[in-house]
Formats: sequence, structure tokens, C-alpha cells
Amino acid sequence: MKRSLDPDIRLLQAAADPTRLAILRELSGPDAVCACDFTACCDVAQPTVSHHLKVLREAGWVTAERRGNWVWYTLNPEAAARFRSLAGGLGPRGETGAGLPAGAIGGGRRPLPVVEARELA
Amino acid sequence: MKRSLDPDIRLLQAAADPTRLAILRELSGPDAVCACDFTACCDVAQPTVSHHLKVLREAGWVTAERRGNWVWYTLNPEAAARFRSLAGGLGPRGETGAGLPAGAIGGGRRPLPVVEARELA
DNA sequence: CGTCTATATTGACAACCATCGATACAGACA
DNA sequence: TGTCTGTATCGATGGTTGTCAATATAGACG
Repeated sequence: MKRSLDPDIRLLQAAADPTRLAILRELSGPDAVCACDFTACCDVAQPTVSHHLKVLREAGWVTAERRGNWVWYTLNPEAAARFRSLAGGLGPRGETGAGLPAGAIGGGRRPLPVVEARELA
Repeated sequence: MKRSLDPDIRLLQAAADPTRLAILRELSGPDAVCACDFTACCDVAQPTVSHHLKVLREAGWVTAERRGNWVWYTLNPEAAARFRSLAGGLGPRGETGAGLPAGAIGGGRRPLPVVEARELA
């Protein structure tokens, strides 16, 4: 792949896994969650949970804090907000105009697709 | 992987790719987009674009319609709505309570972590 | 019919990733 | 100090995925 430096892609790729989405949803609850609780909810071994938590951490989704032997994870509200904003930007944003391939408008770079291409709504 | 039957995961995985996110953003514009326009915006070969469009189609993100030789793609508004709803469900949802590992509350299944684990807000 | 254009499919390859066992690290406790 | 517990890292492995060249399919036009 392209090694994805785009933070939007990082956020999406981190959330696009069943185990990690379950973790994120668990963390959408009221308060912080102990890392030890994720092995139960996700049916995976402890190293796997640790790996997924690392991915979420590096994507900015969650932050970790030690308390004694346990590590408590909290969902980063700013990441959630960024994600909602990203999702909000994907819907349709109003209709404007005539239906022709975009390249055929300004430059006429392609060999003129001047056929019937109306009423595509 | 787990072959992901969860439609939420399907939606996320489909969007979590630079090329496909670019396609989705292109389709967030006013009207339908010709498949031939995606090869330009994404800097990938034609079979790759076709492959990504298939992934988006099977995830329910887009719908295709032939008009002569061209195929016009439109973003499925329902998919976008589902995605926004999914994103909205990820934020923090209010704070409730005392900080102890979730398993230590009801069943006491684990060996009693009864230490200092308060004020974690 | 044949040819041209646009799109989809096939096949192969390389890179990536989720998973887990084994092991290392960190803190609590005696 | 040593042991116990919870978490992170390492190493290996099997499956998935993004990519493109080659080919096939579909419609338009002579």
C-alpha cells in the first residue's frame, strides 16, 4: 500500500477491524476501560488485544494510563470528533448540473463523448 | 480474518483505503461521476479503479448505471447516512461511575483487583 | 459483420496484517 | 531480594489485499 500518512486514512483503517471496532464501542461507554477487560469481549488472545490497542493508540483513537498493574484506556474525544467530521463530509452535498464526464467539460481532453447522457438523476 | 459479515465493518473497510476514499469524496460532489474520471484523480491503472469500484459496490457505498459505453457511479445516500450514524455512535456518551475493571463488578470472575483505582477521570 | 472505446474480469505477485506462542518488562507485595 | 500479575514486544505464520498486464465483455458505429 501507500503507507498512508493521511490521518483520515489512519483513523479509518484503525477502526475498520472487527476487534478494534468492538474496543472502540466498549470505550464509547461512560468511563475508562481496563485493558484486561478487552480480552473477554473480543475473544482473542492477550497479545492480540495489546496489538490492536497499539494500533488504536498510534492512530490517535485512544490514550492509555497506568494505574498499578492495570492500564486504563480512554477514547480520545478529539479523534471521535474528527471521525464524525470525516463521515459528515461524505454525504451528497447538493445537485448542480448537466451530466457529462468531468474531463469533457473544461479541457475536452478525451474524444468527445457527445451522446445522450442527460437525465441521469 | 473473520470474513466480516458485519455491514458496519464492510462499510468501514471499504472506506479505509486512500484510493477508495478519494473516489467516495469525488462522489460526494453534486452529481454522478463517470468511471473514466477516476483513473485521473487517483493515479492508478484502470483495472485497479475497477477493482476498487467493485469493492465499494459490494459494500453498498455506490451504485452503477450504464449509459452507452460509460458507467456512471453515484454515492448511495443511505450508505452515507449509515456511516454517519456509525460515526456518531463512537463518541463518549456521558460519564457514570466508579472506576474498577468491569469484570470485577458483577461476577467477580477475576482475582479481585481491589486496590486503589478511584478518581480516574 | 468488424472495429473502436470503456469497463470488468482473470491471474499472478508482493506487501501487508491479524493472530498467537514465547518471552520480556513493569509494578505490587512479601 | 524474589514471586506474582498484568501488559507489551518479538518472531513466525497463514490469510488478505492492492496492484497491474493480459484478456474478456459490452455497447456504439460503420
